[in-house]
Amino acid sequence: MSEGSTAKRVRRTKAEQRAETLEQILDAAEYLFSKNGLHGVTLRDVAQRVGVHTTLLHYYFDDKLSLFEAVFARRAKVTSDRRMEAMARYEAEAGDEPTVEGALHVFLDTDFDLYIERGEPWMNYAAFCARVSNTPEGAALMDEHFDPVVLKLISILKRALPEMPEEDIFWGYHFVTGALMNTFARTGRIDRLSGGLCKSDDFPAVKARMAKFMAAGLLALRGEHGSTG
Amino acid sequence: MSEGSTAKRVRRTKAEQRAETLEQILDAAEYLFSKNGLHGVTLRDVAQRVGVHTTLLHYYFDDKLSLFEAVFARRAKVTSDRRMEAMARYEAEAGDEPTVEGALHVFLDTDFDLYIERGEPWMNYAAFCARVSNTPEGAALMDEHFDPVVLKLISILKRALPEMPEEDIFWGYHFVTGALMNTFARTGRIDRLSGGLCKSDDFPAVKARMAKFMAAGLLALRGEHGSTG
DNA sequence: ATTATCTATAGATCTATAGATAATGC
DNA sequence: ATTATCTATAGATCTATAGATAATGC
Repeated sequence: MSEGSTAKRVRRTKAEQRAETLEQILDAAEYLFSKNGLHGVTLRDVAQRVGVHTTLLHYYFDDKLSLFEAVFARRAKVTSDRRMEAMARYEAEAGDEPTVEGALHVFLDTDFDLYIERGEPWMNYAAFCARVSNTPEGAALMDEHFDPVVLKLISILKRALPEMPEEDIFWGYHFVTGALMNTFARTGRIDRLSGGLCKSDDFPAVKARMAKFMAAGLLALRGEHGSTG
Repeated sequence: MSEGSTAKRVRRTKAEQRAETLEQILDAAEYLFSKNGLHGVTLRDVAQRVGVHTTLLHYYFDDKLSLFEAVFARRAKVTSDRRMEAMARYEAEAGDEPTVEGALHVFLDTDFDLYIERGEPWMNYAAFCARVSNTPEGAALMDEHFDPVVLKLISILKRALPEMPEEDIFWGYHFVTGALMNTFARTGRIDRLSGGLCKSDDFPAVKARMAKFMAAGLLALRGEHGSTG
């Protein structure tokens, strides 16, 4: 009884202990922030979820916002780098003739695979990003971490659509990212609307449809569409 | 000086006063909630913006969540009814042959026109909805107020796409609403990404592109797309 | 000797309620 | 006489800091 929780306490080095605690804190914060946003989560909530005292969060992070930013930053580089590399490979393969659908498949599917393969923690990160993207405190973070990968996609799309006005390509991306964030958010609304036919958690189903859908949408913007904008 | 603010105080009836104060409170709350979400706004913030004492909010509303729900409900019926009627008219006109693009034009453009015509307060409501749609406390509100109008759209789309599996239509709607909410949110991200070429506030530009884009996307889902989902 | 974690607590807010005051209503 | 608004305040949190204790490091 008095040794109930010693199973794991096989004596860790300080570096290990630090890394482990940090990861637990970030996981808990990621989960809670993804559900309730920056202001909907207290440091106490996070600490309780980890099973640690609130003040420990101040030992590892300056303040609440720093924790929030650290959650964002932890996985941002992984997803960004993966997509950057995948798009570079695609560009090499496609040579002078990249296609809209090809570019979107690489951009979207590479990311979906990440979440599908690695499961809940990464799905939570996706949900976290969806919330952040909607938020004043998140705007700068999105710009900072994801501008390069987005602009890379845009540059391939431009080559695939040389005659299309740039605005149209940007608006197309605006639709793509909106749909993507709505997927990441996993609100459950599509489950209820469809009577269970579709499930918010079913990223494979979205992956199977999204690139084709968005490519067709972008291509449809060719030709006139009023003079507005 | 001592009568500085009497210009408007032309003696109002209590009902008028009540209505006016209520509207000011809802406007202020709508604006603030749209920016910072339920938890990112205090009753004090709202009261200060109106220029009234915090406790007055408790006189008009049970608690903070009631105020939040009242903000949602105030304009929900207007946008829902407008779209319902527009879709009914479209169905009457189109008879046996509604089109995907026609249905989406009615659903989307009718709403965009509302925000474009009536300006900032309604644009704030749209931003408020975008935030709510992403939020646990908002899920039930979205269902309650917007299920009928969405299911109406879905039913027209089904008639326009009789051979398409229902899931595909629901996933198509999922993309549409994601893009729509991203527009409503007006985060400014597309402005920065595009170097000012596109503007988050430019609903006419989105209106000019969105229905065509989404219709093409939906139509592209016809035919095989793997067996996933 | 250093680092990780906890105890104690200050100071600021926040929501909400009770009850007083100042308007309009008849 | 009723309704709208404000004053005063309770009680609960919340963030953050200072300083104590309990581990690991050499």
